[in-house]
This record gives sequence, structure tokens and C-alpha cells, in this order.
Amino acid sequence: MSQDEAGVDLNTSLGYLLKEASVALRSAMEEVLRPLGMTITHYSCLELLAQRPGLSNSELARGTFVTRQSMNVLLQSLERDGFVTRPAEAPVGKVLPTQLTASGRRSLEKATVAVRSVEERMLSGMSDAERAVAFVALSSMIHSLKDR
Amino acid sequence: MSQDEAGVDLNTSLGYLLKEASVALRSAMEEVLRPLGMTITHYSCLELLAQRPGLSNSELARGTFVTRQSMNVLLQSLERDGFVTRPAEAPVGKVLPTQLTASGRRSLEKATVAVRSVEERMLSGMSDAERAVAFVALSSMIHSLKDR
DNA sequence: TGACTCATGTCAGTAGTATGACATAGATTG
DNA sequence: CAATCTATGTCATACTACTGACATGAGTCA
Repeated sequence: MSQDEAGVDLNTSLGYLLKEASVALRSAMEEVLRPLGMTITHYSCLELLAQRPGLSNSELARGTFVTRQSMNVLLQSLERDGFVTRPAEAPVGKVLPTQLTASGRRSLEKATVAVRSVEERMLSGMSDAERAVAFVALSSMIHSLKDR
Repeated sequence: MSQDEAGVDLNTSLGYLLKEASVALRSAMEEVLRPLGMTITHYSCLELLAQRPGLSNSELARGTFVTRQSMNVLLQSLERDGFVTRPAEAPVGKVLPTQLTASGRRSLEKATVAVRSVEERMLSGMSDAERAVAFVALSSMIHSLKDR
């Protein structure tokens, strides 16, 4: 198979494997979200708002791993399409708290089912113990990388 | 900390963690490659060519997780800048085997040092055993996701 | 209080990558 | 052998997210 043909460095590189895994996950998610007319960031934004209503543009950006400029563009389209609402002017400062509309919540429900099935497929074949160590390992990598 | 504040669903989602880790790795790599005038795909392409000379456009695309169209654009610029060479016409079929030039090899050397330091930082704080289980876990996720 | 720093929302421009489409070479199959 | 399928290289186009930049509000501190 291709794994035997590939150079050893590639196979021993956790960075390469991490990239491969994230690409595989992204592809799988795009595949199930595309029929619903959603991108991953689009879905992530709605999901985040469902769990933590009232989040601001910048907070949503951080939670979905995009810049606040990108999230701003997305929020404008979501607002135009009636999935979220923001007050015309900020209650305090410049921060505009965002809320899901009923339409946004309905749209999210379908997407959540689709995404959950992808995640379940990803984790199939892993025991609870294996999932736990994967969690710890990923957390460690994240912490080491972000720590400056 | 933010981990305590965040919703439980987020923290228990390995998919979310996987995305966070890959974003952290990508940012860290972009940070060290930018001063060298390289993107991640740019570096990955050179690295792959160093390990497996003569790879075609499509093979490089698969190895770096982009489409063959994107890789084609990149290869044209790499060829224009003298980092790689391709024969004017295909020895067999339509496949054009690509080779690193001396200039490309020199350029790659600096990048390799920078990227290796990032990977080492990512793995700092993980034992060999932890790295091994992370390897197995990621491999399992990849296999499950790609398996259709 | 006034100067400074930081975070936010937003606009404009750019870069990287993807999708769609086409022609062509090799492999497969009847 | 002819027809079909698969893979490749490439062009044109579109989209997603980024960087740069600006004005403004809030906290900090001398």
C-alpha cells in the first residue's frame, strides 16, 4: 500500500498525520453540509450561538478559528438570510450581541444531525480509553503550540 | 480558565479539538515560514520532492492535501522562480516528473529547520508512549473517515 | 482629567485554494 | 480491435479567508 511506499519521515511525522486527519474531517463535514447549503464555519457559528447565545462577532470568530473580519462577513449574510439577529446599536461599547432566530435554530438542527454522524464515524473503532488519550494528546499539542 | 467556562459539548468534542490543534499547527508553521517567503503548501511540496524525486503534479497534490489544480498553479510559480524543473514534454503519457533544483534544495533546508522546531515544540511535554498512542489514534480517525 | 493602550466592528484589497470544464494518454473490457 | 473508463495536465472562474487599515469605545495610569 501507499503507506509502505511512503518515506519513513512522512509516516513518523505527527504533524503530517494531524494535517491528514483534519483534512479528512473537513472533507467529510463539507460533504454532509453541502446539501444543506452550509459551510463548516457557517455551521460552527450557529452551533456556538446555540450553546452560548449573545456572543459577539469577535468571540464567535475566536470560537470558530477564523478572523473577526471573516466572521463579520459571514454574520452579515446570516443576518440577511434571517438566521441570526443583532441589535442596530450596541447596548454597551461597540459589542453587538448575536442571537439565533427560530429559522436559524431549525437550520442548525438538520446540520447537527449530519455532523454528529461524521464525528461518530470518525470515532468508530476507538475505545473510550483511546478517545481519552487522544483528547489528552491533542490538548497537550495545542497548549505547547499556543504557549507563545 | 476558558475550559471551565466553555460548554461541555465543546470540550468533549474530539472533532473540535482536532480542528483547534490543526489551526494551532498551521498558524505556528505559517509564522516561521512567512519570513522565508513560503506558504505551507509551498514548503510541503519541496519537502515531498526532496524525499521522493520525480513526483508528478497530481501525486504532489495528493501528498500535500490540495487539488491538482492548486498544485499546478504552485508548480508553475516554483518553476518560474527556479526551485523546480519539469521536462517540456512528458516521457510517457501526460505525466511530468518534477525535480528539485539546487536552488530549491537550498531554500528547503532553511525551511526544514524552522518547521522542525515547530514540530518539536508541539511534541514537547509528550512522552514517547504518548506520541505513539496519538499516532495510533490519529491513524484510526483518518482510516474511519476515508473509508468512504 | 488627559494620554495611552487595547479590543471591537467594519471596509477594502489580496492570496490561496476550490470547482467546473476540456483535451488527451493509458488501462480495461467486451 | 473498438469502446469505455480512469487519470492526468491545464485553463478559466469563483469563493473563502486573510492582511491591512481606519474609526471608535472602554479600561489603565500618570
